Amino acid sequence: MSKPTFYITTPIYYPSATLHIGHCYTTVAADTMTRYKKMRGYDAYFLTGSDEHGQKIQRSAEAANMEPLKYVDGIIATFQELWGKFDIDYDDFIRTTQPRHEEVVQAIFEKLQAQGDIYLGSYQGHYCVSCETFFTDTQIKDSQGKCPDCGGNVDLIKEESYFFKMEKYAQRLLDYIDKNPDFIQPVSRRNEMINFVKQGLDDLSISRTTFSWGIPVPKDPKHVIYVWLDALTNYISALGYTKEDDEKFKKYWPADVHLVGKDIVRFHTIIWPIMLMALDLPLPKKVFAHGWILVNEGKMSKSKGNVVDPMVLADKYSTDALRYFLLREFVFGSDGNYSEDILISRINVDLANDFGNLLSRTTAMLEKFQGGKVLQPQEKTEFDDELMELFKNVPQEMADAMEKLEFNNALAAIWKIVSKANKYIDEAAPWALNKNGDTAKLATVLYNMAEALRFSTIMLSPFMPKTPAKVWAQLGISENTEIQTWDSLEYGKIPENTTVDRGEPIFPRLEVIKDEEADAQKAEAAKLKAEKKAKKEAERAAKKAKSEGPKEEITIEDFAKIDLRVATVLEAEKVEGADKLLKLQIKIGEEQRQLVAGIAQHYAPEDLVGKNVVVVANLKPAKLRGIESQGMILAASDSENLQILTLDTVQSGGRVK
RNA sequence: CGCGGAGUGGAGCAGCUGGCAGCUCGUCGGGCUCAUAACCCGAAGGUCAGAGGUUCAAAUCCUCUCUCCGCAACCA
Repeated sequence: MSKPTFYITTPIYYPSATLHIGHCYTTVAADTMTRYKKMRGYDAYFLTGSDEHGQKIQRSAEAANMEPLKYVDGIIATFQELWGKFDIDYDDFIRTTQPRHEEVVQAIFEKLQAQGDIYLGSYQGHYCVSCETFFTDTQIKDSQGKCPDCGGNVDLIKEESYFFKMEKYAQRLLDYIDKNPDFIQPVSRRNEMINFVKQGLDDLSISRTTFSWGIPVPKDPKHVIYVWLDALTNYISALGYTKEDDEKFKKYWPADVHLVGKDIVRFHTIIWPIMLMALDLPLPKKVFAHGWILVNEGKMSKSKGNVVDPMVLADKYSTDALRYFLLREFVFGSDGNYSEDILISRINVDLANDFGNLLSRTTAMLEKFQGGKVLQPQEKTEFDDELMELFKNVPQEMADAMEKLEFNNALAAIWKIVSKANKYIDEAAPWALNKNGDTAKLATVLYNMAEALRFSTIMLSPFMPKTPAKVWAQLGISENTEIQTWDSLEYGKIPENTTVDRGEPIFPRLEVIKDEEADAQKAEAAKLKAEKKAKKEAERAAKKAKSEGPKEEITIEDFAKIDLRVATVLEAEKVEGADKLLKLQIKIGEEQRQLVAGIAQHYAPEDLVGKNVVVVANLKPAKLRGIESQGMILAASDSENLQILTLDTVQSGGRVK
């Protein structure tokens, strides 16, 4: 009686910018999967939504002189308008500003705090407002003090913060990943995540005092709960977790699939599962990381000005065609290249030439040769068997691909029938049968063509919500809903007395972008590629010059800034899990310090103890592999050897200049 | 040697439990006339990144090298 359930989610999107084609990709995939599951008899539930808190929204709202919520309301309306255009039929749209969500987040915070998984500490880091992300010193250094993601400015922030104890659950998570090979897909992401967890997890900062647009920490409202605990929780708050009415939660959790972009896999496969473990809840069955849609081989970004706006595309092309394109062109787990001529060519070749034209040919011949009537099959032709074989096998093939979220393969399977039908027409040549008066065979051939359309249209319906109705109308079976279902995928269902109604082409051919325009686009792409390569080479050359070549001239004052001292090595030991690092305890005069040196491949720890070495004493401390290093030991190296500078007579604390 | 992915006709990709190198697009030639200048057939085009090895047989397995990409990061 009760149907099997299927719960699928997209990430909740951040309303600081308009959505681009990548968001559309994820959401169309989730919608298609949901429609497919519903067609297969599942009680499928599809959640999407918006992540509305955070400093960036607060600032944007201030800039617009609006209440944050009012500001966000306007943007969310555009989200929902977009999903409407693309026929995204979500079952729920959660907004993190809704009380139903905020209450759950606070309840979870209190629970985790009560069981000792949350403590108060302080946090320091470089923070990029637009990416809502903290970066380490190393990351910032590599990108010359700018945000490594967006290139914008970062702020150095130190603040009191609540922390969530992640490491406590790390081993349990590793065990879970190990026992559930399908949990993280594709596999390459899985391996990345295993490595990441094995390197040890820092406690997670989960609150902020630097802005106020967020869910207040219970009993300490100067803190707001930071993105992780807030946003990720949407997947269960939408179902009513912790509420009196938690029927949906009981029914649908754990989720069958969280669809995520590859950029947020870590949050969904490490932080989120650990949160769930702490809450003693089952983990999602699968987190699937799809690839990015690249434009000119690069990530879409505002600064590059190459963002593809789905709203614009939706006004220009049919959304069914766009949905088809997104799921047919790209391999779901890998990155893919987008350009408008790839889109047009895909639509023309598959939808206009193959599928749409098949419908035109079929209805045209039925009208010309049989007065519009679909007659029951009579005499078989020698070409029928191969087509029958496909009717029998393709639905299963498509179903298998869908289970693996291989949308492109599912569509390729459907196209086996479409292509075969076009070929079948050529082989069986109905116009010749008509000319020769072979009406028995003609009836069969035309019937089979109609069946090919019926089969492919049923299987396509999750991908293209608007198209089936058009096909049914032209085939004259709009009223026969019982032969439009997955269960009707058996040969011979089209009833007698069906009358087709030839209409306009359902997918008209599109004008190919003009040659000059296409050439310009290609030239642009080639230029970008060349620039990227040149830049990379320049970077490499600069790096090399920096390490080998002579350096810029400096003044004696510059040099005087460096406090070089003699230090005695008291203790030395290898850093666990690192090939090159030694952890040293040294004494500069009377002051004892710890430092980390990348010399393990050249010196055994015991060789160093007791030696007098030279260190940079006023170097800003840094963490290497999580270990604090308060200074740097001097060493000389060439391509093969590395030798530290040692002294015999000058004692610890002595100045070097 | 950090972990992982990838290198296959002009482009984009599949094949990788070893058995004649395949698909889509493009190019060239032909067919058909039902159809949306569409559809069908055929051809050209590849030393499967390079070197070595295992094998009767290697794109596929093993070793090494080069290049690109993702993640990570230990030059303090």
